[in-house]
Amino acid sequence: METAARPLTRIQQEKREVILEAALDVFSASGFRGSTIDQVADAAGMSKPNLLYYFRSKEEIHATLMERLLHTWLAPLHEFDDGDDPITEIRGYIRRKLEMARDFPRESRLFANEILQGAPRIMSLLEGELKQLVDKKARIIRKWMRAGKIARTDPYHLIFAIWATTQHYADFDVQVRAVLGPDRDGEGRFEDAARFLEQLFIGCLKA
Amino acid sequence: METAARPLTRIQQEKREVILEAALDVFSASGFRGSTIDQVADAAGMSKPNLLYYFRSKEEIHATLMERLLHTWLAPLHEFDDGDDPITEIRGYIRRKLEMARDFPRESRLFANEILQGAPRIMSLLEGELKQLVDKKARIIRKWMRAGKIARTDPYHLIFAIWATTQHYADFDVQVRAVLGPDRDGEGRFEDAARFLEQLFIGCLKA
DNA sequence: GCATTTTTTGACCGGTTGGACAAAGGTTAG
DNA sequence: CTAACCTTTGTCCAACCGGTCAAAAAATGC
Repeated sequence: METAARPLTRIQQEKREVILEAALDVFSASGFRGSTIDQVADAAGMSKPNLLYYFRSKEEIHATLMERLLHTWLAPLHEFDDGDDPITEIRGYIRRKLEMARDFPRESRLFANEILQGAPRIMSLLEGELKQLVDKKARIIRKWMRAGKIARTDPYHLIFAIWATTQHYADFDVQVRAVLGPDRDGEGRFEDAARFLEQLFIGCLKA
Repeated sequence: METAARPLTRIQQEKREVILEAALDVFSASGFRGSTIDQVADAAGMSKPNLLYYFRSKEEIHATLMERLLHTWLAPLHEFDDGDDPITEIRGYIRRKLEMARDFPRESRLFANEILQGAPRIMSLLEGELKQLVDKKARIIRKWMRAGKIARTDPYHLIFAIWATTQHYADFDVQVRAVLGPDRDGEGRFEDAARFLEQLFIGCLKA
């Protein structure tokens, strides 16, 4: 039914990487609907038909991008696990998420764009894999609370708050920079944010 | 140089309202580039040329929408003022912001879309009006800290955290609902969020 | 060298989109 | 009734966009 799937050549893999990198740039800046194949092709340094030789359609580029994104995006939450010290564990999770906002802002914005549009392409993943993962972590957090290791609160909304505050520095970057002003520009804002968020979450959970 | 600007008739004002309401629906769901004038016209119950009789262009609809949006969007922060009890003041601000996320999710998403795209149309407002407003409020918060009424922390990142956590329930609504699952669906999540956020912010600031 | 396969490109196509326009239909004032 | 104005619509257009295709160019295998 299908032509024998011969493995990708070295050059094919490389070109696909170049295209995905360019597409991440363009899609994260203008959204999927707001971007054109020509823009991606330009950014990738090739012609439109050439790009379409490596990916069958614009949709396929986006799908490939989303698949990779989700893998790396959930990694920090996977690492979050039942350790000796809950405070250390939560602090580590916040730090990792904030580092991702700093180092992978394009991925964060691409994800935010998808959710904002109602997450049509990844809804099943949100309701399945993501929900189950969060459920598992929420159970760990509840155990810590019952053991009296941290203050009692809603674990789901705690996770939402960590997501919201950390991703804010990637998704709303222009606003953050505009409000902080030119004098407080530079990468220092991420260290300030790290200090603040630690105080906010840990200070609240220790009580 | 310009034709005498005669006042809008009653019917013109009403139709413009209908169009803006429809455009808010469409733009907030699909983004500006992802929406078409036809979609807006359909949602407004009129033909495309008729819509373009009331607004010169798609761009003008969006600009009008953004102008209004920003006015209502900054209202809660304007209310936030130097009162007797800092805790009451901050709690009130969080509550108002969360109510806006609940009652005006379309406005929140439209704003988020604009910021995500780099805020090309409102950059000057962010660097001017918004920055000055936040600077003023940050000074108030610092005064409270110096007076020992609340714990010391970075007032700017405190405001960012309040924005991020509250708007998250509008902008990432589908994700929140997917993770909470069908059993915890309904409007109850806003009350849970209110309780959690109060505990998070107030609990941290009282220390 | 030559044959075969892979890569690249220019030209093209059908559908969509923002917008123009003139004509038709309504409304209001005298 | 009629003249002036306001509102609505059908039609059209030029630009754009995703995608095809055949043919040229380059790489590869022998």
